[in-house]
Amino acid sequence: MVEPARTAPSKPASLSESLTRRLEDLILDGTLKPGGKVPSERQLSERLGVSRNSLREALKMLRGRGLIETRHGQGSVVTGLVPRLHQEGPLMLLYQEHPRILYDLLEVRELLEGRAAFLAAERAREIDLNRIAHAFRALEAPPHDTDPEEVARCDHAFHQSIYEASNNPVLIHTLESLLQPMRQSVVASVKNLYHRTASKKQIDRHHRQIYHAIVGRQPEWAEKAARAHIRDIRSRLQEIEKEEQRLDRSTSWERMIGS
Amino acid sequence: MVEPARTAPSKPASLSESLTRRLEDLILDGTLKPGGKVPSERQLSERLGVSRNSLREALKMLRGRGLIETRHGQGSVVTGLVPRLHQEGPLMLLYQEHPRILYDLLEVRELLEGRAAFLAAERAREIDLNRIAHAFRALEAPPHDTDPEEVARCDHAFHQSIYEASNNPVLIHTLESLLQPMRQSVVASVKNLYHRTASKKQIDRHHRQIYHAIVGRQPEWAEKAARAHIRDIRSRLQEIEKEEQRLDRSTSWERMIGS
DNA sequence: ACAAACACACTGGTACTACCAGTTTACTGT
DNA sequence: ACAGTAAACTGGTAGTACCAGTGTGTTTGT
Repeated sequence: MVEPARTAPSKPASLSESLTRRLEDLILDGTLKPGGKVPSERQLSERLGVSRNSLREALKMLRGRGLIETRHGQGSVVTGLVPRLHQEGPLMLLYQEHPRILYDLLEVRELLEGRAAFLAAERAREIDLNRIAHAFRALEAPPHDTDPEEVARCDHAFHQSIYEASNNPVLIHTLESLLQPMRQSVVASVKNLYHRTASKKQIDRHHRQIYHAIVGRQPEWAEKAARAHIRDIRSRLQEIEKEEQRLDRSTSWERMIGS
Repeated sequence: MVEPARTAPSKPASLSESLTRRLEDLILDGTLKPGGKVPSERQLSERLGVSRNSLREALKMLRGRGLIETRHGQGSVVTGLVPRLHQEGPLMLLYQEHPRILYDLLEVRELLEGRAAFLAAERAREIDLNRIAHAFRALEAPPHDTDPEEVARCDHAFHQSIYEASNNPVLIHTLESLLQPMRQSVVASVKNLYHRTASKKQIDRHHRQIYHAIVGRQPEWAEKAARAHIRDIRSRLQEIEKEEQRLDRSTSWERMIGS
């Protein structure tokens, strides 16, 4: 049987949960300013009329979402709105602490996007090809004067137009559910890669290869090019990470996302 | 000056935090399966040797990240990395009316299971191999006297043990979210295939090939065999469907699922 | 007078107990 | 056989006591 609606609007919810929401609201409306200190647990719990236990659980929840940071003996501080971007999915939050799963993701992505390119080259309809062509032109058009953010968006749109042309709903839905939650980070990584002219040239080359293979109805080439593309990105990210680990101890992701 | 690292690699951290990581790992490596129930708090806290309090805080953190869902009086369940595809529906409902997307699914499955077999042959640990061997024996053991339902279950368990051995969380969760919602129907289809001795022999042959390739550490063979297996199933189903369409107008799926 | 050492008052972190509140299960009485 | 209830789960809150870092005073040694 179908279970009752999973997302009731305005749950009565548990106390710790409603506490979480109250604190979130306080952060959002500026009562608790980013960078500012959160009142101590004992203080808050008394003022809100709840046990320190429940209050702590609410704080843990906020901490899990990256809204506050806590240091033993000092207190908690509001981290600000930037982490709010990561709110989009479990994958996103998780891979900040387990960077390895980014490579696992790229491994799967190589498979799926490769196949998507193959299928696109094989069965794309005219309207699909038009969309791809449009996205491709947007990607190639302005070699300068565009902000990296926009370029990254176009990059994503290009890939999207391709796997949507595969006409395989399962494939589309799977890729969508994999990529969409991490869109922000993908944007960040692409932005990072585009900074390096060598990387950019190679990426553009791959994009061209994929595009022409698809419009030229060359499934095998398209798949090969798409897989090479993802593999290339994967190894470049790996390279960058190693590099940064050599320079300082912070991982590349912090600064990519941090800004 | 950049503020101190937000995600220091391997902090000694607090207990509840390390608990969070441990649980995350359990989810990532598939010990805690998406959709599966998390042991009760009292149980877990005792087994891990920590207070229920700390454990609860760890769970709250996971809950804040959307990795688990908790219901009063029932317990917690793992939600998975990938949003459960179509749990309430689109796919499941859709494909009853449009059987074609079953083939789309098998297309994606061929990719993913092929790669999973490859990775399993490459990086399976002993415990993984043991699980695979166990599932394989259960699948081969009794050539008769078992009901088709049970055989189908073993079949699924075998495939599951393989992709769980891939040690790629993204791959595992993707396949899980693809297959689990349709498990009923897959069971039905396999049950159907097993009725035909010719099909059964070929399927068993494929299973053996996959198994030996994995335990023999032959990634390429494993992938080839796994893909051939899915492809074979796909074509056989297609065959059956055509057959039944010739016999009467009702598609095979209605009766398979209908029961 | 200066600086190191200490004591104390914070902060969050863990533990344990007791109890409340939903769910499920199993037993009971009709 | 069935309905109804009691008990045994489940998670949720509360409260206390104590441990462990952190900062800030005061005291103490030179």
